[in-house]
Amino acid sequence: MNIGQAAAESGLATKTVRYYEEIGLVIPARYTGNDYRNYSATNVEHLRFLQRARAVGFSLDVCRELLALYCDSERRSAEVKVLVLDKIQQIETQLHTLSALKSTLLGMASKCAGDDSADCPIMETFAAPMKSIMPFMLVEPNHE
Amino acid sequence: MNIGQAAAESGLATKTVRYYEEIGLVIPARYTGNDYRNYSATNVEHLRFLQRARAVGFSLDVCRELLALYCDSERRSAEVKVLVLDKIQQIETQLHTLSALKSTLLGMASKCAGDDSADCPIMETFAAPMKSIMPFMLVEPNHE
DNA sequence: TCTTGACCTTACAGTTACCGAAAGGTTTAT
DNA sequence: ATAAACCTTTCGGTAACTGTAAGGTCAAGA
Repeated sequence: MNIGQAAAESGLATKTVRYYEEIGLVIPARYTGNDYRNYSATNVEHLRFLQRARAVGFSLDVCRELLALYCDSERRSAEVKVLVLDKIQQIETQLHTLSALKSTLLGMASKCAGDDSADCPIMETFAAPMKSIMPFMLVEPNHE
Repeated sequence: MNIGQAAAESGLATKTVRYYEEIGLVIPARYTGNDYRNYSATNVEHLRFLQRARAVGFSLDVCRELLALYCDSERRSAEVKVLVLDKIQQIETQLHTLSALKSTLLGMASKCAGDDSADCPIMETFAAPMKSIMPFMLVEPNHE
């Protein structure tokens, strides 16, 4: 099967499928005669697996682990579960961070008239001296 | 003022301050005699402004707009407020996405024994055929 | 047979917001 | 004089791709 169809069947972009080969996740055979990639049913199954795992937010590094577990008939389901529980933890952290940011921003917006005047409490907040401790200083920025 | 002190006073890393010059956000004078950057009080004020704006999650592109508004005595506070409200919108979208992912992952984890057996409903979920519509297919991945 | 269009190929640059390391110049203090 | 603590530029790396360029291949229709 050509890359285009493999991509379509797995729900990935063609470029993404090539990228996954480049980083050693799913490596297809090649047709003899031309340079085209030839994806087997198993290859496509693995691509689909990766699409699902990415869709729930796992990094490619973790996806690599998950795929290895998927292929390992000797796996312990405990190993899989740990990865999922870790991810849930991460998401909870992000949820807290984002909630805090949202509160901060809502507080700012509520104080700003939002009219034609230049007066703006939001700008003042951003310019305020260090010594006044502001809520958002206690929160990590959303490095994602 | 040298870059190190400017960084310390604004709460940014030295590398970050150089980067902000590179992308045209805060451009210091130079000392005559050596190549050292010479940050004015206004420069440092702008750096601090950027640190605050980044800390609440604005992208550098938006920070650039915010800084321009900050420097513009003719600004309308409405323009500032729009940027803040937009950001709140984005955060809400992210919160919804992450909540949905969390639910999905919790659902998976609850079905997995997490023991020494290879049986794992999580793996089955990732491998399932397209036709079975799964909740996480309706949710955008967390591209952040 | 020729050609057109839809495929496929590689390779390189760009994205975001920086950080780390290398290799070297300057200043300050001892 | 020399060592520590600054400063400089430049390059490469990060995550997970996307876009573009320049070109090879294949199937179908005129």
